[in-house]
Amino acid sequence: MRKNQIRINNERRILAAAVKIFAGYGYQGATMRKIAEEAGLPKANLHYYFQTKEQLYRQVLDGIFKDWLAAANTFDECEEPVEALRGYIETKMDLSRKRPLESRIWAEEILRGAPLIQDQLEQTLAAWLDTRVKRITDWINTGTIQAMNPRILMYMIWAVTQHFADFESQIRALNQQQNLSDEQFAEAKKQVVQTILKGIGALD
Amino acid sequence: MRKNQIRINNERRILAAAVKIFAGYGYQGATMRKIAEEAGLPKANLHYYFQTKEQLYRQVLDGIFKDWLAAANTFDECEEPVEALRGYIETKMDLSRKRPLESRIWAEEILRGAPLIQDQLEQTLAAWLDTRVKRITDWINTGTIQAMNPRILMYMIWAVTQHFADFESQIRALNQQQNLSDEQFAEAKKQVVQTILKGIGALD
DNA sequence: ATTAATCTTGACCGTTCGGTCAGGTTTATT
DNA sequence: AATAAACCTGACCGAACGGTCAAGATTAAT
Repeated sequence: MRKNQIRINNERRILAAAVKIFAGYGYQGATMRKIAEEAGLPKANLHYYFQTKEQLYRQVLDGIFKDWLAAANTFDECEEPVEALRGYIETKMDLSRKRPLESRIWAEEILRGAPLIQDQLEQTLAAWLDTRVKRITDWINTGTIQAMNPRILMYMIWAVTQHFADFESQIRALNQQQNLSDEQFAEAKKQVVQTILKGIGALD
Repeated sequence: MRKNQIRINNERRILAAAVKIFAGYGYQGATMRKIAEEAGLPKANLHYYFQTKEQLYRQVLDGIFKDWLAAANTFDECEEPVEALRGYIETKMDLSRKRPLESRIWAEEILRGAPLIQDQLEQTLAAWLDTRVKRITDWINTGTIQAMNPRILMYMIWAVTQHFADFESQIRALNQQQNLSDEQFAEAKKQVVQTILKGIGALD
C-alpha cells in the first residue's frame, strides 16, 4: 500500500521542520505553530498528518535512533580493533558534524530521563551494546588491546564525539565566536581518535 | 545590608526546588507551579522573591557557573601535569556524581544555544580556558607531555566527565536499569583518568 | 464525467502558562 | 504600644498552548 506522493512530500517537509524546531527549542519549547511556520503549512495541516505533537516527536526520534545504530557499520566490518574503533569514532564525529540537530534532540531526550525512548534503550540499544562489548572483550582476551571495561570505553566515545554537536554553542563561544572550521574539526577528529586509541593501549 | 533570615531561608528553599524542577523538565517544561509545589510555597510567594521565572533561572545558572569554575582549583594547585590533570578530571567526575542536576541544567542551557549565558561563556569562561591552555602549552614546550591541541583536550575532559551526569538515564538503561553503584563509578573514574592521561602520553 | 477519497484551512475550544494585585498577617523598629 | 517594613496568598488576567472541526478544494478511481 504505497503512499500518495503528496503525503510523502508533506510528511518529509514537516519532519524536517520538526527536527529544526525540536533541536532549537526542546520538546516543551517547540510549538506546533513554530513547526508549521518552518514547514510553510497551516498548523491544522500538521495535525492531519501527525495526530499529536508527541507522535510527531516520536517519529523524529525513531529516525535519529536508526542513524545512531547505522553508524556502527564500520565498527562491525573491521576485524582489527584499531581500525574498527578508529572507523567508529570517525563515523560518530562525522555524524556530529553533519547532523548536529539530531544529536541535540537525542541529548535532550536523555537529559529529560528518556521518557519516550526508555524501552528502546533498555532493549534495542542494550542488545546492540552487548554484542560490541563481546567483541571488545574478545580483543582483550586475545591480548590485542589492554584490559579495561568495554562499556566505559563506549561511554567515553559517545561522550566525546557527541560533545562536538551538543555543546557546539559553548565551543563556538570559546573559539572567538566562530564555529570550528573544517580544518579545526579535522584536527579535533584526529586528536580524539589518537587520544582514545592510545589511551586504551591500542597504539604505540 | 544583611538580609533577613526569613528571606535567606525562603530564597534557599526556592532555589533548591528550582534546581530539581529545571533539571527534571528543562527551562520551558518547568513551571512556576511545579517549583512552588516542590518548595512547599504558594506560587505568588515565588514571585515575591524572584520577580520572573527567567530571573530565578538566571540565579540557578549563576550558582552552577561558580561551581564549574571552582572545580579548577586542583588543576591550578599542582605543578606536575599528571597530578594537575588527574586532580581536575577526578574533581569533575565527583561533581557529576554528587551534583548531576546542576550538570543537566548547564547542558540544557548549552544545548539551546546558551541564550542566557553566552556573555559569560565568551568572557569569563573563555578567559578561564585561556589561562589553562597556556599552562598546558608550557608543559608541551618543556617536553613534559606530548604535543597536542590543549583546547581539544579540555573539551574531551568536559565531555567525558559530564556525560556521567547528563546521560545518566541512558547509562542506567544500559546497566540493567540500575544507576552505577559506587564501585562501578569508582571504576569508571579510574578508567577515564587512565585513558585520558595515557592518551596524551602523560603515563608510561 | 461522476463519485469517492484525500487534502486543506480559518475559526474556534478548553486548559495552562507566567505574572499581578489588593488586602491581610507577621516581624522588626522605635 | 504604635508604627513601619517585610512577608504572605487566593483570586484573577491576558496570552499562548495543543488540539478539533466543518466545510471547501483538489486529486484519484471508475
